[in-house]
Amino acid sequence: MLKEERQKFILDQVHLHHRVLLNDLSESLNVSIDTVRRDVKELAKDRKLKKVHGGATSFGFMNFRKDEGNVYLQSKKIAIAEKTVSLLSEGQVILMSGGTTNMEVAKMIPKKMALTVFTPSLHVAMELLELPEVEVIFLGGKLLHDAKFAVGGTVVNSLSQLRVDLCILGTGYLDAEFGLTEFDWEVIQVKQAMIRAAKKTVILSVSDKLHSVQKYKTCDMSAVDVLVTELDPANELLDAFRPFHLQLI
Amino acid sequence: MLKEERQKFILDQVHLHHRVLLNDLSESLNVSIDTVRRDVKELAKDRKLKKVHGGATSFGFMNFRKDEGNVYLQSKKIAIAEKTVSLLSEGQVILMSGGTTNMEVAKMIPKKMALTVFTPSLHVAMELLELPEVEVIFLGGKLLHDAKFAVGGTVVNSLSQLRVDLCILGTGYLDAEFGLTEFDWEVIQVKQAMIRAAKKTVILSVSDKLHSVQKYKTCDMSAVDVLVTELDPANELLDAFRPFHLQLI
DNA sequence: ATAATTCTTGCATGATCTTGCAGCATTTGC
DNA sequence: GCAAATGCTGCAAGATCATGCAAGAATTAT
Repeated sequence: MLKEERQKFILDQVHLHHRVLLNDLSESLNVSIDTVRRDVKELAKDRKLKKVHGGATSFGFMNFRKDEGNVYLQSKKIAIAEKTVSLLSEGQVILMSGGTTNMEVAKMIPKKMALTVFTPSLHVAMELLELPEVEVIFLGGKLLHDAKFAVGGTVVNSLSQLRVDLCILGTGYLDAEFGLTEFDWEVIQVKQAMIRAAKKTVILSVSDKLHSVQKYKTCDMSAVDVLVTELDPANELLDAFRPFHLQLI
Repeated sequence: MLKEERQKFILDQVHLHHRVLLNDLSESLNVSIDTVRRDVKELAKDRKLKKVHGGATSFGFMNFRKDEGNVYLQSKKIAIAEKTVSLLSEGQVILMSGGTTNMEVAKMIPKKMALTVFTPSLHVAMELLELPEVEVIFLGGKLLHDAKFAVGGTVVNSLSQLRVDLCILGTGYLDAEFGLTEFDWEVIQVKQAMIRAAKKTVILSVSDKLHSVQKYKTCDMSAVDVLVTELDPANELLDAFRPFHLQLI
């Protein structure tokens, strides 16, 4: 692996997670910690990231607000949100999961568009309430502290009584072979119920999360109808997903 | 965990709660109190927060939240919230309605107190999720755009399956003769269901709202067990409520 | 093609940073 | 004023960092 690739990987990680540990980098790159240290030092000299004891952070890490995200990722998410909104049409009844990408979608829905949206995400609900023509129905249940997301039997139960047009799932980990995966067992129960409740399933994913796998599986790729990324649909990174009967935008 | 992450966490807490205790930080971060002390000292040197004996505060703690309207009213609400929190005890299951006063209550609940709280208010749920020991269950339903409050049959139905220790109702209009009133029909359905679901009903009201009446009636004063105002319980403004079997604090 | 040079990488060493603890000073609440 | 809580300092163990060095890879000069 070239030095350049390594440094790009390091930068990507920093942009994605806002902070990295030298040890983790050393392990995932299969190089000594010294090499990583030197790379980070170099990147820090070029002001590409900020070096701290034991790792590195993105600039503005301290002022970083959860709801703002960083510019690098943010632009990708906005691109995804724009494409996603184009899938919506007046009067539809849809389901939206949580995650920052879905929040962007909510922000980007036209002010005059009438929709009915069910969601188990506090943040998404909050955004949707800014739109006067959108009827927002919260799928109540036990809330997860970190994700601000309702899970549990109540949510799944409510979902089992629905049959909606569209289900928009954000922030999952995606892999052509293993399908859609998550790291939280309770969340996948809800997402599975969401998929069951909808005629059509749309997955939003920034390209960083393609080809990454987590512990628990939400569904196969075959259950997905549309995959939205920030990439051009012709991009080679998406080749692995072409064998499935899904729309790439 | 990186030092930067710790310091960011501390700053976030300070911004959120306007004051933190070193002990709480030490516990939630799983580091010694000395480390927290050093971090706070460092942040204080950078003028990111203000260090005080036993903890830290945000700058301008005294005049905080001028942007959220009336400081005068705010201080009353904080006084009410303090009294209300004293009614709570470990392990209780409670209901909380919406409103800014209830948000203050949520902010003032001790970090270590374990509670289970049901609420139909997005804002209150949001605040409660900052408390690690509080289990938050959102009562899902159609959300009102302005109040960010869930109403409708789903909410009432969920409530009919509950029997909790305490119900805390904020922002109502109160009159000794006409009882508790509201201006929104859907909201009173929910509040009535909340009262029915609880063994004990607590009403929070700033004194400005005493002796004012709105269109729809939630309940009689006789249904109220505790009335919390910012006033001294002996204040003559409360005389009208003394004939009822309720606790004034 | 071969040799010299430069670059890169991993390892060893000692320096520096971080963190928790113990002992004593200071502040706070009663 | 007293007891308890909080704060400060120095110290020690462990982690992290900087530096020099050597072996191998890539590049350049001859």
